[in-house]
Parts: sequence; C-alpha cells; structure tokens
Amino acid sequence: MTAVKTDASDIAEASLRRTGARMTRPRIAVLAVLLAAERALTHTEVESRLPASLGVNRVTIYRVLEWLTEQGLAHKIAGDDRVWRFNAAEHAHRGPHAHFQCSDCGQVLCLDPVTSGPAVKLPAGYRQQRVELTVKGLCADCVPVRRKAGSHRHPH
Amino acid sequence: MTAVKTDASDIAEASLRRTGARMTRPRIAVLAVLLAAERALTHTEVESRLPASLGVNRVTIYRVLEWLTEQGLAHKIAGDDRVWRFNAAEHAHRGPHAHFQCSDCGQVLCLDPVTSGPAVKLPAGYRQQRVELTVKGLCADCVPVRRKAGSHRHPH
DNA sequence: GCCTGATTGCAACAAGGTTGCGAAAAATGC
DNA sequence: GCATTTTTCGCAACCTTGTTGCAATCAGGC
Ligand SMILES: [Mn+2]
Ligand SMILES: [Mn+2]
Ligand SMILES: [Zn+2]
Ligand SMILES: [Zn+2]
Repeated sequence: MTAVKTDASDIAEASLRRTGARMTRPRIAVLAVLLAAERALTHTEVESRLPASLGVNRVTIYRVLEWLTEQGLAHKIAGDDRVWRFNAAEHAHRGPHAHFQCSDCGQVLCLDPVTSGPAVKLPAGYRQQRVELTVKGLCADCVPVRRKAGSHRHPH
Repeated sequence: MTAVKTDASDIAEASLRRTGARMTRPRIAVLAVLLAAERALTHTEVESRLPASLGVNRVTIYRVLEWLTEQGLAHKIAGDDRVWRFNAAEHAHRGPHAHFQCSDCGQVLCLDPVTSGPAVKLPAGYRQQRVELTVKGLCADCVPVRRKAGSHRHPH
C-alpha cells in the first residue's frame, strides 16, 4: 500500500505546500526531479528527466526553476560553460557552501559547507556580499584510468 | 619625438613578438585594449574600445581573445551573467588570484593573489585542479549613496 | 460548479558565441 | 621587391541558452 516511486514527489509536494503558492503539475514534477538528482542539473537535464507524459513546455521549466530559486527551494550555480545548474535546496545545502565543477564534462556538485574563506581585500568603496568558492578538477568519470583497464565513460 | 599614444601598443607588440607567432593588426590592437583597461572587459567592450578605423570583425575579436588566452597573454573569467571577460595577464596576475564581480552592474576585477584557499574535501576518485574564488558584492559605482548627494552612476 | 487571478504554452525574439570557407595578409626565401 | 607558403581574417550562416508578450488554461476559494 505504501507508495514507492512517489518518494521525491511527496517531498516536493510537501515543500511546495509550505510556500503557500499554487501547486501545479510542472512545479511538483520539476522539484521532484531536482530532489531525486545526485548533482546539479541543467535545464536540459531537467527537461529530459521529466516524465514525457506531462508534456511540460521548456519555457515553463525555465520559469519554474527560476521560481523555485526565488522561493529558496532550489539554488542555481553558474558554471563556466554559461549554463545554469540547479539543485534542490533540501540536501542540507542551506548555508553557503563550495561547488565542484569538472573541467572535462562540466558536471557540478555541491560540496560541504566551507569553514572559513580566506579574507580578501576589496578596493575602497567596494562592498562585499558573499564569497563563492569553486573547485575545478576532474570528476571520477573523467579522471584518466591509471593502470587497470577501467570504466572510463565520457558523458559529454 | 617620443610616442605618446602607443604606450599600450608597444607593450602589446613586444609581448606578441615573444610568442613567435604572427603579428597581426587585430592581435596588437586587441591586446593593447586589454592592457589599457583597468578591469576585465567583455567581448563587446573590447569591440567598442577598438579603433573603428581598423574595422576588425567581431568573429576575429572572439578568435583573438581565445588565442591570447591560450598563449597566456590574457586570462578569461566567467561571471554569473554567462559572459566571458578578459584581462591582460601582465598586471602581475600570473598566478592564481581571486576575482570580484559586482552583482549590480556585473563589472569584474582581478583581486590580489590569495594566500591560502581553505581546503575542501572532494568525493573519492575526484581530482582537484585549481580553486576559483569569486567575491560578489557592489562596486564603488553601485554602492547606494549614504547621505551626501553623490555621483552614483549606473553603467548598465 | 463558478470566478478570478496565477500559471502555462506557443511563437517569436535576443545575446553571446561558433563554424565553414574563400579571400587577404604574414613570414620566408630569393 | 616579388613569388611562395601558411596563417589569419571577414563574412554569412548557424547554434545554444535563455527571455518576452499574449492568449488560453488551471488551481484554489467561494
Ligand atoms: Mn550548491
Ligand atoms: Mn584575473
Ligand atoms: Zn567529468
Ligand atoms: Zn557595479
């Protein structure tokens, strides 16, 4: 009797209800996709993970992602490939935290909250708001195999 | 008899000669623009600061900027407005250093070399290459004026 | 069930950047 | 200076990511 595939959908619905705003099919579905994801997703990735049966328009996905971000239910990350990536805010990633981006496949991951950013000095008159820390490197899939013939996939 | 406006051009030519590659008008001009700039410039900004008399094509500017970056004569910075900004590498900014981006006007500045990034832990199998540190905030032009009627320009 | 404003779908647009290819311009050797 | 070789440039067309205006639809309150 217990739902099994609605796992993420249920959490999504609950979170949405808490905002007091309208609960719509696209919102639930998009948030569920983000919640089920193990890493930050681009708009295109969200689109392709969305049940095709829903037929959600791509513009709607853009709008929902933006809206989720405003509501604090998601946060978006700018990689250096000029593509936004979105993450559900649930994952305990409320406060400021660092990000990792693979310089080969572009994949983005939230890292653990950073203890203390090194102080940087700004020119006079400038005001600091927050510090973003991004680690660039190779993800497990993109690190070249060492000696054993391995499972090096290239998810471009 | 001493040249006066060629300041940046001369340095540009010298740097280019050192690469051993071809010295072309667009390369000299674009690098001179970067050298004369007080901050990182977008492609469009470079284009508008280039002597119109040269009639350099915008595609060429893209290609030259990319090439300068490969040669180590410039470096490019990804802001969160999905626009590349370029800086001449001369400015003593050889090593790793932090960047500032104004969250209002988008302006990007190179900051001083950072002493020591806080160590972040990556998942198993991930390899770290470098750490990027970006300070977000308001530049002097975008900080709201306090009490004296001031010179608050908005260079959007 | 009906009303009303919030949301969605569609089509058209925009910015930033890339690609293919023939023409023009550097370097090089004479 | 001139021809030769190779790189670079200009142009037009294209692509990706994201935005906007507006009419049609839907969620929530009654
Ligand atoms: Mn994150
Ligand atoms: Mn810099
Ligand atoms: Zn990777
Ligand atoms: Zn500013």
